[in-house]
Amino acid sequence: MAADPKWLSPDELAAWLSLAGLMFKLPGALDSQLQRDSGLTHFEYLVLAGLSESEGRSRRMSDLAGWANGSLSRLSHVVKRLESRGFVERRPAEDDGRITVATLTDAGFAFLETAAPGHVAAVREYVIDALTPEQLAQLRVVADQILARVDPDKSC
Amino acid sequence: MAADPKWLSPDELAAWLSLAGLMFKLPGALDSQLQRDSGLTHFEYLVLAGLSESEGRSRRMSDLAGWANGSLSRLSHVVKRLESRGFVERRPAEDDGRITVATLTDAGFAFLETAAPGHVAAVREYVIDALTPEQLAQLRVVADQILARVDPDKSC
DNA sequence: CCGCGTTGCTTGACGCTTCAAGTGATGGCC
DNA sequence: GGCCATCACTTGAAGCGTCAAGCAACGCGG
Repeated sequence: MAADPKWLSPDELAAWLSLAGLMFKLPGALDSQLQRDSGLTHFEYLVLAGLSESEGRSRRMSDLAGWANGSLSRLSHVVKRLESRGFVERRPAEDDGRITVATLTDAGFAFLETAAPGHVAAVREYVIDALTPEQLAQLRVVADQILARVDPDKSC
Repeated sequence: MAADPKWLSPDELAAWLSLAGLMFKLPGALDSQLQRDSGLTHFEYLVLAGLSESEGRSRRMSDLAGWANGSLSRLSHVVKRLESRGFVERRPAEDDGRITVATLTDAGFAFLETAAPGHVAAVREYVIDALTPEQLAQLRVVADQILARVDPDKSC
């Protein structure tokens, strides 16, 4: 499109800076809320939420890691912490000993139910309520297009 | 607007999940590129870039922290690292001893010039080229609106 | 069946960010 | 002029994420 691929036009730069600001601040804001109200990381929340929506409240590690947009290593650490808090259990799959299946415990589910409303309210306040439904739809399209570039495999 | 403030509609949820995925993956992708090609954090890059665009390649700490969307503490640590690498210098302001002014050295400027093309190319590839100019404009508006909610003070 | 490469996950070390406490410099108040 | 609250920044400790190895379990070729 535009001239020199080496630099950004003023419009491009401004848009990028806005997005960069968003990427810096929004995660922090959401993490703060979850941390203060529930002692959970955003990623930990996603893991619990992912399990709660799965069949048998269980899911294999790789699958869960992909769903939550995190590395397997990260998930392993996080699940270990959640396990020590009694929110999750791990055990090898019956048909393949290499696979580990994580399961949400009753305590974990109960805990998630106490954490969810506050988190949802924060998402609503920061994101949903800031935009018109039309903008929200635009945002989704835009985010998906960028995601497809960043992580081609995960385009589903 | 819609019904129960306690939960999200399917459309809202989908949009949110797309945005969440973006927030998780894009920073990591950009950090990776900068780290591998230049040994810089995205935040470190922003700090150097912010200084390079300032008058006299200098800026006071608080100002720089706000510009780069980071905490003062974070900036202090980062500037210390950059200083030990010889890219930045610090000294107290003449008229107010509390204020610290950071200055980009020639070495820092030269280093930034080697790092910039790769980073800009990554931003272009992941974000700019993924969108139409119209979408880019929408993204800017949307990001600014959300930012205004997350960080009311910073709305300039 | 027996290696041997592959898959799936775990672990440890290191680095960066955050949080809370600490250090000076400044300006207002008496 | 001296005291105290405040401002601007720095520091240290604790926690989380990433990277690079490591460790079993599986399954294919012979």
